[in-house]
Amino acid sequence: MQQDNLVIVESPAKAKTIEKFLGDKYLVKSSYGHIRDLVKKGLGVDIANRYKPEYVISDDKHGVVKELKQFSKEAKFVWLASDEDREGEAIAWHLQETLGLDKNKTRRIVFHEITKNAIQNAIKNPRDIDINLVDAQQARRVLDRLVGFEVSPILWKKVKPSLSAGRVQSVAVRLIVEREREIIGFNPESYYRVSAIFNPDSPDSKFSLKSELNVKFKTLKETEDFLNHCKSAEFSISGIEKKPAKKSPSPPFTTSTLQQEASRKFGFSVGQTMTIAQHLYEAGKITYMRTDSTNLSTLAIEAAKNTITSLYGATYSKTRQYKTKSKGAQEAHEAIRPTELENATVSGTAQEKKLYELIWKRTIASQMSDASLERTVVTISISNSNYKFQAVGEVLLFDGFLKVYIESSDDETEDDNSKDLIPPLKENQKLIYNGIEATERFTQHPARYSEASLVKKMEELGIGRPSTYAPTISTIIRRGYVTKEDRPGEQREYLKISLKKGVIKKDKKQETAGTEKSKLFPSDIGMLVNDFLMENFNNVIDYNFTANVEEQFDEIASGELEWTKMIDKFYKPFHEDVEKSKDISRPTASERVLGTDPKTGKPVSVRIARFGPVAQLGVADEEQPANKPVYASLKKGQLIESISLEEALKLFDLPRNIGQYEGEDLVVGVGKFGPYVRFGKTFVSLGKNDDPYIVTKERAIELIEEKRLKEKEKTIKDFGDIKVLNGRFGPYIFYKGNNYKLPKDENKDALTKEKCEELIQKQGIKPEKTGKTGKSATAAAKKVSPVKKTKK
DNA sequence: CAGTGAGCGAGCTTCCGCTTGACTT
Repeated sequence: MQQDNLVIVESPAKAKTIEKFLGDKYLVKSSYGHIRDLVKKGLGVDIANRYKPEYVISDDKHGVVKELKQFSKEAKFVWLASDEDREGEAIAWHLQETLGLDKNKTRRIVFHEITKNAIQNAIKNPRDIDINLVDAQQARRVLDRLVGFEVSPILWKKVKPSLSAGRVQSVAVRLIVEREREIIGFNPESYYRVSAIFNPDSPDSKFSLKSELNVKFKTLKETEDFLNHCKSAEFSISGIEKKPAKKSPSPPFTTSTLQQEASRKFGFSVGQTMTIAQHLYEAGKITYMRTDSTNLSTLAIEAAKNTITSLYGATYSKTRQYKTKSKGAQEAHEAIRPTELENATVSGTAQEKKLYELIWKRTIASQMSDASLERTVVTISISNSNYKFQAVGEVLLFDGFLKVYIESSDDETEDDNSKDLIPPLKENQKLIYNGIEATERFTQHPARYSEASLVKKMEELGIGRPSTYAPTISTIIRRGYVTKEDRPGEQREYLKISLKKGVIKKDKKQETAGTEKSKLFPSDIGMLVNDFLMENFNNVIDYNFTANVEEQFDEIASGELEWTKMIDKFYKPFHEDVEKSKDISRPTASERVLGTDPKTGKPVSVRIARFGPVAQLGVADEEQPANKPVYASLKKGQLIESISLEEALKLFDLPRNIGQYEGEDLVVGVGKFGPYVRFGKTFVSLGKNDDPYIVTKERAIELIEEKRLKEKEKTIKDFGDIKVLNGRFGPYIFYKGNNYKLPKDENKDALTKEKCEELIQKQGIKPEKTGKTGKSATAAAKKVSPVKKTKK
């Protein structure tokens, strides 16, 4: 190594940029995040020995550690330049310990922005490792391990193997469960909204004014009474109020707000957003994407100002610095912004372009002037009623930041469509109605969480970090606590009563309500585990738990509190809860008796059984073993807590034999992958619009023929054992349950059996699998040994 | 992958936060 100085940062992309700023006396390397952690197996914390953590080098970090050890030996100085937060300080400390760095040649430096100035300044102001801050991290780490590894095994025993609980994930599940219960308990109430269109009562002026009544009626009678009054009423303008208003831009993106906007505007999942952002970051196009800071570097603010001035003129520029307000923010980075603000677009995939442009707009807008508008409220009095109509208009006087960026909102209510231009009007002016219309509306249950709105809520509660929002959601889905789904809405009727030219008309209309797209739904297991944790680990699952321990971590960081004392105070009562919960009986999946089947008179109940949620018709009777109860699995989306007797009874109608085709029975059922028709040994999925309860024999045969045709098209060549198939990623060779690659330049139509065999040989023959494809074969293999449920 | 519905019972699972690739049928 020719360089005297080794600088270690956390990310390789960051290393690359910094190396440019520092010149050839510095070698900049990356640690790729934490290099050491608690042992993976077992608690890894010695309770009896003052909670001493047992650290080991992480599996995937041996190479990195080896390399860094070598370089640090050769260097005169080692600069530990990880982030300036709890985790960053711990990374620096673990590096020092693991690499065996000599304190005399080790320097700890920090910078908040990656600019030449900031880095050179940092080099001029080195310090020692702040052991208090490191201890705060150790406390955080140990606490999470104790919670996770002491509670999860209880769930394995009492509920189901491989489940998990933790300070963050369990609260995320709780949010979703509680929201679902609010929704189950919600009874929509109808009300009537009245809107009217007015015209001037004089032939020389022409306009129409849309307005809305200032009250909503609860009953149909009130509504009709009011419309009857309107028949003979006189309408006049009793007030015109003009008010200036302004709108300010939102701060630049943090991880959480980027995830929310990309979800609202493009429908990206939070994981997708992070992957795309990662690519942009690695290409040097944006700053770091895992951040909770809304801070912009002075350089960036200056660049924004220049860009805005040259694009839109100086009146559009307004320099702003934003305060980060989210709980527990650590502010180790800048906000997410383009590295070059003059680039409004970049090259890359369509998704990268979209996300980049969103980031550019948001950053630029955050440095632009307020928009100013004038809001006009016109009040229309009714001669024979105290109610009033109101028309609200908005005129944009100066667009400011709105020229570039308009933030989307989560609750797209249908109500705010009435912000049109207000025509010129005079006070006391008489109006005549063109039409008055009352529409029946319904109160809405609280919205289900989407991935992004869950992240927003978690951030508000200070739970999780920018680097964990997306992984946490994957975890609670993987555990089966939660599913992300679309759900179709239901048809509902509503009334429309209109008054036109003195005549009142009543219409019945239909609408679809409650359609959900990519929302998070709790499962029965999720609800059961949540209730168990609420009952036994109330402290840990409390919404304020994280905020409370964060306060104590801060005290540790400032040296006021010793970390082992803090952990001890938490652990003693917590561990008592753990011991106590072992004694209680396993939670009995809240069996619900729904009622009796009118056909057989037998009771119908639902509960969680060995293979999941199940409906049961009849009860086991030892005297009459022939009278066994009938079971049917609940459908996807049905919850034990909310399923109705009617819905449960329907489950017993399947599987249904609907006739014969080519000598084989046609049986319709609902399986793991939705409704299907079984024909001999083949299963064919029903279409989106096919109802398994009413699907006909003719339709089933049609589907079978369709599938046969598809199978035919899928096969390019068939050499018996060896097949050339068309897959998602292009053609490939299929042989004994395994897939083999086909070279890109290979002409698939000219392939011979011999050529295929040669290609398979070249790639090495894989062990034979019994399943259809590689993936399903492994899944099936895992299922072979069903795990026993231990009873306490 | 399209069923099952107790029991025998080894040895496994798990946390949160920092970071990136290798690979996909």
